Amino acid sequence: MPELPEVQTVIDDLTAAGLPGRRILSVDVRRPGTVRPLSPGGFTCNVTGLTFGTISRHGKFIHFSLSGGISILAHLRMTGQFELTADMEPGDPHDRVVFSLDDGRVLRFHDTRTFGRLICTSNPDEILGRLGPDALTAPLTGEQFHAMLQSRRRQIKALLLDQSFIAGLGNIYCDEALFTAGIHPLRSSSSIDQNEAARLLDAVHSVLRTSLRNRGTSLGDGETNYVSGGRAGENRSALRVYGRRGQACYQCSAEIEKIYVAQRGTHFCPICQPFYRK
DNA sequence: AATACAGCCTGGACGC
DNA sequence: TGCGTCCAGGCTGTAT
Repeated sequence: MPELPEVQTVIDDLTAAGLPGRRILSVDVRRPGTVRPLSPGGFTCNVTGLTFGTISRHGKFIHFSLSGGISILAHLRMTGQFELTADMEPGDPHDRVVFSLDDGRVLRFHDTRTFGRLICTSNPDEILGRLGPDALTAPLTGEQFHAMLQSRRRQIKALLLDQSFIAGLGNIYCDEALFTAGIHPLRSSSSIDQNEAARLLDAVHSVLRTSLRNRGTSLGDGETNYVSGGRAGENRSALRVYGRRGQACYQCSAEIEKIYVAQRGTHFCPICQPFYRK
């Protein structure tokens, strides 16, 4: 499931592969919903002939800057993948949008579950502006983060998943960060003290940095598995609670539990993450 | 205003 | 073997 480290890995791979500087010769939109709110014809018309510039990120959005002041904001959601290949291989039924480039290569947006989106816009801030500070790159102090948590009354896990609060965390890294910080996922955000807030912010950073070094987390789900640059991520072995229900906690040997918070499977250690502060 | 939650979608795991 | 059922989850729209 692409979260911040997976999205950054995709950007790094596309940049290293030389996408910036390539001109779009033609576009084949195979699933109209992927380019909403534009029509396939509108999307194609807007980007054909333009050249890719820098590729950046805010939260889980990939921001492709194109020539002419046009942007494509891409969101991978659950199963979106970009592949840059030498030429068009036999049609894959899950390729949703295919860009033909001026060096003979093809950029394909592949998305099994079709939740992903490619949004063409001349005003990317209209969308990116709704996001909270980036979970990895925002210059946020522990004190500021504590104030942010104090201003809300919500289960901490649900709040960390809210992209308008902080952008880039998904289900896996929320669970991992809360474990690292020793905070129970059902705690109210307003109950978290300054030391805990600082610990949580550090945990968010360290969990994301570790995963980024490992090219993200792939879970081995076959067709829906996360892949970038033809490679799966290698962070799975670094996960300490996610997907480990019933297994022994690496810190205290208690059984990892799984509950549901904000309709998301949530993994935690009942001993290392007590509901009441010690 | 802030919070809660159904629905979107499909491959894979599971039980019979 | 093959069918049916359930699960995974990021985000939007709607309800409270």
